Formats: sequence, C-alpha cells, structure tokens
Amino acid sequence: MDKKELILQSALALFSANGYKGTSVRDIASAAEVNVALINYYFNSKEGLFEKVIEYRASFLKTLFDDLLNNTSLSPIEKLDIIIEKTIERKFSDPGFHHLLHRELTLGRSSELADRISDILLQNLVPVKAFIKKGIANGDFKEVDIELTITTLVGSIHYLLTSEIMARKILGKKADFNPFTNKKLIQRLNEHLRQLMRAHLLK
Amino acid sequence: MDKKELILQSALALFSANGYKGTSVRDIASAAEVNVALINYYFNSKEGLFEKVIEYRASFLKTLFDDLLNNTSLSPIEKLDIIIEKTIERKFSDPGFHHLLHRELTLGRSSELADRISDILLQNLVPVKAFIKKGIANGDFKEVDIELTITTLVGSIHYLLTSEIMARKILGKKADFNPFTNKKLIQRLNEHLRQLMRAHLLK
DNA sequence: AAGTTTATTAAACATTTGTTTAGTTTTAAA
DNA sequence: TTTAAAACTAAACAAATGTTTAATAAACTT
Repeated sequence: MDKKELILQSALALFSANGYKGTSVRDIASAAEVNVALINYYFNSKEGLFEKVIEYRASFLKTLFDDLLNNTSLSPIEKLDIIIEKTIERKFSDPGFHHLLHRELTLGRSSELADRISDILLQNLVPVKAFIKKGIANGDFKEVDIELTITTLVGSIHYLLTSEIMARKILGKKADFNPFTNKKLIQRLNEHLRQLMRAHLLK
Repeated sequence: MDKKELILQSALALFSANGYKGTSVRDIASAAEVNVALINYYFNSKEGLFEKVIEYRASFLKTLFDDLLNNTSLSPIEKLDIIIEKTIERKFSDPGFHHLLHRELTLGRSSELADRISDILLQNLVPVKAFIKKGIANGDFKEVDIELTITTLVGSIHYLLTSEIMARKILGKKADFNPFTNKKLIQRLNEHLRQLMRAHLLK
C-alpha cells in the first residue's frame, strides 16, 4: 500500500487521540510501519505533516447543504430538520478529528493554521446562515440572533462530544454507555434540537 | 512572595495558553523566576503540578446556584435569567482555563484526571438540572429533554469561546474585535439565550 | 548558639525529541 | 541495459525534555 497514505492515516489517528504535541514522529512511523525519515521525506516536517493531515481529512467534512437548501419543494421546517440531522451526522462521524481541530484552535499557536481550521469548521455554517436569514425575511421565522442561533445549534452537538466521560455524566449513564456510537442518543439529540429550533424560530 | 504560589500562577497561565505538552517545566520556572528543581521539590512532578493547578483554579469556579434557586421569592423565569447570566459570567471569566480543561478532556490521557475535570465542569450543572426538573413537575415548563437542554445552554456559551478567530468569523467581526472581553457580546449572548430558553421551556 | 528542618540552587543525567546525512534499493525512462 | 530519478533506510545529530543529585542558604526549634 501507498506509504504516504499510510503515514497520513496513522498520523490522523494518533493526532486525534493524543494531540499534536502528544504524538511523536516515531509513534507515527511505528504505527504506519515505515522508517521515521520517510515523514520528513514526504512532508518536510512534523508540522507539514500535520497540515496535510487536516487537509486530508477535511475533505470528508463537506456535506454540501447548498443543493438541499435551494430545493424549493421542501418547506422551511423540513429544511431545518435536514440541517440538524446533517450537522449531527457530520460531527458524530469523527469526534476525534473535531477534537483535534478544536484543541489546536484553543492554543496560541500559528494563527495561519488557526485561520485554516476555523474556515473548515465554518464552511458548512455559511449556507445555514443564509437559510435562516432568508426565513426571517420571508416571515417564516422570528427575528432571532442569526449568528448565535447557529452557535447554539453547533455548540449543543459539540458539547455533547466533549468527552465520553463528560457525556456519560451529563446523561447519567453507566461506564458501558458509549455516547459516540449510540444510535439512540443521536436520535434523542435530533429530537431535542428539532423541538428547540422549532420553538425558537417558528412564530 | 510565596514561590510555590508563583509557580502555580505561572503554570496556570502557560498551560492555558500552550497546553500541557506545549509547556515545559523550564518555561514555567522561567516565568515564575524560580529554579527548575523547585517544581519537583514542591509538586514531585510536572503531572503533579498540573493536578494542583487545576485544583488551585477550580475553586474559583464555584458560583453556588443553590441559594439562588431555593429562593422562593423569585419566579422561575427570573431564576432562569440568573442561571444564564451566571453561567455566561463563569465561562467568560477565564476562557483560557476552560480551554485547558476541555483540551485535556478530549485526550485519551489518564481517566482519573478526566474524571476529576468532568466533575469540576459538572458541579454547577447539577442544581440547574434540579431546577428544570422541578419546573416541569410544577407545570411551569414544557416537558423538554432536561439533560440536552443543559447541554444546549452550556454548549452555546462554550462554542463561542472556542477561539477568538472562530468567534470573529462566526459573528462577522474584524480583527480588532475581542470576543472574550467584549461587554456587548456578553449582553447579546444573554439576550439570545434568554429568548431561546423562554421559547424552549415556557408553555 | 547548636541543631534540625525547610528552601533553594547549579549541575548533571538519561531519554526523547525532530531532523539530517549519506547511502542503498527500487522503479521507470531512454 | 544503461541511466537517472524516486523511494526508502540505518545511523547519527543537536537540542529539549523531566527528573535527580549533592551541596548550600535560610528559617525555625530547642
């Protein structure tokens, strides 16, 4: 198999689990079963690899709301439900990667990287913002604070994914409960956010 | 001044800004202007210092809702507003420390520490949970998903504090806007959450 | 004042870190 | 098949890491 790809995969897994500083290039090389020097050969530096890892994985995150939201056969409520569902799906599909992004974002590190990461996180929010704005203009929605409404939507999901231990404690579950893979929790979150957003947005 | 305290203060600032792995004991010693060996003398190890730092700062976070929520002269709506205000205040009072807690929580590190951190974060949510539960039983509130409602409240605030860059982009602000200290933003967030929670909870 | 604990220090220690070098093997083109 | 580029490797490098040691200074105790 392509060793370059193997390095990217191993690095993604290790960075996600242990953080950037918590992962050594030797850890990565060992996991990918390649020579350490190959990392510098392909990616110049550990930092270079890190950037490529984010680029590599970020492409999976695009869910392209645009088509859905421009579909005129759907009611605003139906569109809202889809937004909620897709946003949950995206975050739950890889909590580790989201942790990675947010961890680096909260550090005082290179603002160029922070800039790129925040762009990745934000790209899916732009069409949602436009959708709510349009809904208000149409009179479908109440005059809410658009930006903070989006923050609430994403923040609710994100906070539940903070950590397994945290989620278990909030929900009052036992140690055998895995919040990151539990289908019932995903459904429960969908119902909560649908209810919340309906009450918040609809007149 | 007490050198032990100086170390704790410097360590808190550096761990908050650069993360646990991103901070060396020499960085801390240098900032506190003490000899490196003093860290091990007082705290045995870097890890030991880290735990003491969290303990040291966590005590500031207790806002004691209990008194407020047991005050019968306040209406449920007034209590709700206070909860929102105090929760925002607490998070905004030290975003760096919250970042520190959450960063370590998302890592696969020692689950004993993760346990303690999640307890710190959760301690203020317990009385809120009881408050909503009581409100539902009284008929003041709708039958909402209590745990996820709390998640929404805290998650909304937390997400806005993810990073300065992120907050600026979400809100469409320029580089000179500091979301962490901006009083207007705090007020705006208060208004948003009041509106949101009223629509969500009240019949 | 003598003795004893506590506070503080400079230096050394053993690992681990990311990176480079200089060489070998493999692949592919001419 | 010769040649050149690409892929890969073992070893070494310099710097940074957390921790310990052995010694000294300061602060109490008796």
